Amino acid sequence: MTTAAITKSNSSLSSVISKNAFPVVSNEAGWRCHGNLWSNLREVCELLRIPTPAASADEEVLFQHVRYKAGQRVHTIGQDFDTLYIVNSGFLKTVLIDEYGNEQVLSFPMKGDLLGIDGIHNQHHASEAVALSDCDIILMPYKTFSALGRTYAELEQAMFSVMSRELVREQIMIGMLSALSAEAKVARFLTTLGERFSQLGYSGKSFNLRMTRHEIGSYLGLTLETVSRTLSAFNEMGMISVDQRQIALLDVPALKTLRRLPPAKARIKVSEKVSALVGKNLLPQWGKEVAVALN
Amino acid sequence: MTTAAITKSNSSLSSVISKNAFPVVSNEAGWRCHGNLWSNLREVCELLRIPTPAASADEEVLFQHVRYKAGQRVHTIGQDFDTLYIVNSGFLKTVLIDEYGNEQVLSFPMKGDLLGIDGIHNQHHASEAVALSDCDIILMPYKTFSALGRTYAELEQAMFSVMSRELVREQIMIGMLSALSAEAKVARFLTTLGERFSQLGYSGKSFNLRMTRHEIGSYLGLTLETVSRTLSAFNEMGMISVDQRQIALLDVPALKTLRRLPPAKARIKVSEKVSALVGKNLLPQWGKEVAVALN
DNA sequence: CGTTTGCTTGATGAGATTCAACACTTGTGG
DNA sequence: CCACAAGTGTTGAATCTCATCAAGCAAACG
Repeated sequence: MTTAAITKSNSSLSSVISKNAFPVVSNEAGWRCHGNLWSNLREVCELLRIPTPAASADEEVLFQHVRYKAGQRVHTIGQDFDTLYIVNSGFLKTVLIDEYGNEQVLSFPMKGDLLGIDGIHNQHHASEAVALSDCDIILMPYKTFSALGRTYAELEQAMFSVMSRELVREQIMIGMLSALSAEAKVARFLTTLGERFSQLGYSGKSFNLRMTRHEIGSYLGLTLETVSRTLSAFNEMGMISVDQRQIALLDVPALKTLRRLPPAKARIKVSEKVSALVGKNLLPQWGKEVAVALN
Repeated sequence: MTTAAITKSNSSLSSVISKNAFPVVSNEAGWRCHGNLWSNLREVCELLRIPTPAASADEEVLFQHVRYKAGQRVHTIGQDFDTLYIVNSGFLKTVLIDEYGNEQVLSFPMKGDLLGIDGIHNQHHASEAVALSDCDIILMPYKTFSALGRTYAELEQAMFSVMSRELVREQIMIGMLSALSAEAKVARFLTTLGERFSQLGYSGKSFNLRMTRHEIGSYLGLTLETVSRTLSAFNEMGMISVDQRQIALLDVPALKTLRRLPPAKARIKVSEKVSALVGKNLLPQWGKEVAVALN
């Protein structure tokens, strides 16, 4: 693996260089080389939250970073597949386009997520990845990926694990789409987004949505109006606070257990709730601490 | 790989034997040995529709078949993961169980499909696989799977491809769940089921549903009543014929392009339609050949 | 032969979409 | 600099789709 292909830095689909081939400068985030940032295998593994192969300390393979501006596409539907992408920073969406040109949002990848897996099958991308903010993305040529997997058994195992993780995520998504009410979908969306942010070291309670109401609606199988209305309702009930795209989660347990919103006339603010009244022995029809009926 | 583990045939989670270790009898479907059926790598690859590694002609690894009766579980949620399953014959469902014990159907695997991938991540199954008919299933211990992938590069590549295929399938499922009407969901369900049957050499126009209306509804995010009503409506319009679980697809193009059913009073039978009246230059609001307004 | 399970069909209503109007922000070009 | 357009978000009213509740029937089963 020390004789990997050498690519000029101005090539958009570059791949791998030997660390010895160019003068490189180490820093915390990777190596800067000819104006581009590069990462080694250890950094990539940490990003993907998989164990670093023990024997790879002397690995000389480097992976190029590429920057995308908001709105740019990382890959498009039908494009030939030859590289995987790992998000180093920024926020994206992946979409499917149906026969009428409508976008269907599939996921909102962020730091540490792997993009492009859908292209492995039949060598063409089935979906499109669009940057929602400026992004820094690491290129992992599929050939290099395969070669590394062959060299390091643990790495290959980890890649299967990452794909399996993604599959499970989509299964849960399917379950959520077909079983939950609109309110429950929005509530889950907010809490899982918060969890993802806090896993990355950011605040899980207060964050900025990087996507439009329309994109959220597409992701959840709702219209943008329903999303907007639901956020307003949560806000009015004191479960969250909304100001444009700035969100604060004020009652995460309520959001997590919410299944269905009570009729509007029965709603009261969370601040007025009497926790002692909330039974814990039965399956509540509504979220345990969402609301208390007026009686 | 010629010194694989030897397991007695009465072990339920058996794995791999050397062909030389036992007297085996070859036949068209595999090798019969001590009352059990075994398959070699070539047969497994053909079943999965992936290329057989060229160098594997002399491969001695055999994979045990296990039979499941209708209703039996191949694996359950939370169960330790150590083997993958390949459907050789029969019909199954995979389900998720939510926090209230409700089943959420995720897929209906049949011949040639791979089960258990969801367990690779964190070594526990996230879903449950239940036989809907008597099934014959090939066991592929994950350790053997990994070892084979290490030995045959093409095989490893093919396994990534199979997982990618599964991922794309789920993505399309997500798009369908969140974007289509109830009628369109049922129509798609029928046509894709027909396509799968015809790929297996059976009739794609006339087949038996192996699952209940309830299971179809769970899979599509609908209630069983809606599924029943929709099938009845399709039947009345002449697009399909339904007799209990026996289905015949009479107008596949109509089913494929259907987006939304016209109001009941405007429906006419397909047999009465005047094809010449159907414009082809605009996106039709309803399926191109579903119905013609009365005017 | 009663019981269970699956399927169909009708009546009704809740929940989500659709259509529409308006406010707010952002970017553009004169 | 402002006018204007385009994109985004909120909210209301009307509509419609689909779920729910309920009843009845057929097939399967012990």
